Amino acid sequence: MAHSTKISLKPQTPSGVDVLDRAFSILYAFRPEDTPLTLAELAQRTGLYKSTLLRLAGSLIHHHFLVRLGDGRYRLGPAGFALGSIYQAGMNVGEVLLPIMRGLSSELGEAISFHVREGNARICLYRINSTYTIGPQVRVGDIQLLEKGAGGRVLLAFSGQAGEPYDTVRRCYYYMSSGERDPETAGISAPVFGDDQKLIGALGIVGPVSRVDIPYMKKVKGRLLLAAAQATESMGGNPVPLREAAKARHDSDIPKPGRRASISG
Amino acid sequence: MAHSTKISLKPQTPSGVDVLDRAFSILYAFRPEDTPLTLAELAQRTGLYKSTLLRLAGSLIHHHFLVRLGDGRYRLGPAGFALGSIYQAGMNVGEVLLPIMRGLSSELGEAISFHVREGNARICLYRINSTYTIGPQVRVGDIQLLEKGAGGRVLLAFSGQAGEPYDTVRRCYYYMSSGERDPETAGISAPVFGDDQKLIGALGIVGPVSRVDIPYMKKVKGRLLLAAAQATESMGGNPVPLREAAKARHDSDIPKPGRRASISG
DNA sequence: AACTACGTTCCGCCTAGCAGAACACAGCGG
DNA sequence: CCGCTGTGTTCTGCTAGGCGGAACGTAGTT
Repeated sequence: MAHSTKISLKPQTPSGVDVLDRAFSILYAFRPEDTPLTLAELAQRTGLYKSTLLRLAGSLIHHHFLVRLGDGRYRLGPAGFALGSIYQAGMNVGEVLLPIMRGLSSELGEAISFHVREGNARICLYRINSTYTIGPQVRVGDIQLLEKGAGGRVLLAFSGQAGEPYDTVRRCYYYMSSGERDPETAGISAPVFGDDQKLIGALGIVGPVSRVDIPYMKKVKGRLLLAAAQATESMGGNPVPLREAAKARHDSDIPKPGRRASISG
Repeated sequence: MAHSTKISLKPQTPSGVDVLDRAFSILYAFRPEDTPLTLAELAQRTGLYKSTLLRLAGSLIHHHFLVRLGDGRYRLGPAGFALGSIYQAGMNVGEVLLPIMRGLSSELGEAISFHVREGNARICLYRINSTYTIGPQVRVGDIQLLEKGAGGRVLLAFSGQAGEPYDTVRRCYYYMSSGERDPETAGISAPVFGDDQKLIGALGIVGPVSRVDIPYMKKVKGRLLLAAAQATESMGGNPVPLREAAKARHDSDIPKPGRRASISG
């Protein structure tokens, strides 16, 4: 499975507490596409001795981070899900964002995503699937690089990253990318601000390069920016710059020479 | 804040691995309504020494289970969210369930929930908010008792729990409750089956007792059962019993004497 | 300036967790 | 029928890793 630039949260470096490194390596051994894992598979992936594995897994089960199935295999338990829900709810954005995202989705049909910055990565906090495709290219909870993809660029730009293309993104309030994060995928993204014009996240339209091409993105740019403005207003930010950017008509929207277009402005 | 019968995943008993017990107690210290916590608050809630807390928190941060804010406070990190998304996706129900739930939601306006059994508890895997109320009474990721509430009763009944009211639930394929889990909340729930007629979860309509009263639930019972049948069919189960239950008209639907009505059949 | 509360660092003691051996069991093929 | 190989599990002695307390720095309060 060619997993493009998907990155993992799993740290390679020791954290200072061995047991936790080991315990979390067990949890990180599970990947989205996985069926439940046997003890032996876990031992392979984590490199842990079966005895230690058994002891740690016992504790993880006790804490509901892991579940032991009848046949002895392990799968992830609900504890992580519960924590994740608290994390998600703590962002306090779903209430205002989801209706806006649903509006975009039903209007355009393409997948709508919302990413937030988290350290040096970005994470997909909400996603509404395309009405066309079956399997989404990005799932809620997926971690991706900041430097790749429209959402990442927008987050970097409004986190104050210097230089190009970020200066342009800051002027135009959106970024289009095609094949940047994944060769098959393109998208356009715009920032959402909160109180004090603090960056909250990036609202995006993503889809296959076949449908979501440059003309299409140019066409929906205004609609996306209005949605971002609406979200920004609801979150206590100033929507005016986004509204004005939505109205702007730049003819400098010319893809730079090169096989991969990634432009803004 | 009167938190009704909401239960926590936090185990009181030692798991065999001290460090994990302590580390998870830090994570469990965060509650949905919490703002970020200071070290001192964490020390209070967990009972850990600040030195150990600092060391464990360092490791948790390293693993992205915790995030340290600029002012020194801590909040939950994205790692739990990522794990939770894998957990949720691993259930393989969202794809078929969400459209059905959205259909119910737009038709009825009340909140729609889907719960799965997890050990001796149930967890809300998906939820669509009511179009009326602002704050949902149940959030995604919430853990609740199995023995309370319509969803819990349904899960118990189709997990083979003996006696009443479970025998009746098995006959009628739904359960209505009012004020059982929470005095202000009522709901009606129906099972969703998969391959080999294995119970997958419980689909429910929930709302305030003021709107979701017995007559209302009786009225929407058929619609709910048809939705459950549709979901069951998509998941490889046999929808016929649910369809027949949807058609059934029982006049024995009489609330038992007592201030709290919780009936089925 | 004294006081309080907080975050952080340091260090010696000792226990909790580790690695490995040994064991039990099941499935398979010769 | 009997080894063989793969599981999962139990037990134990050794020691490194984590514990908790003291001590320190700092910021805000009265």
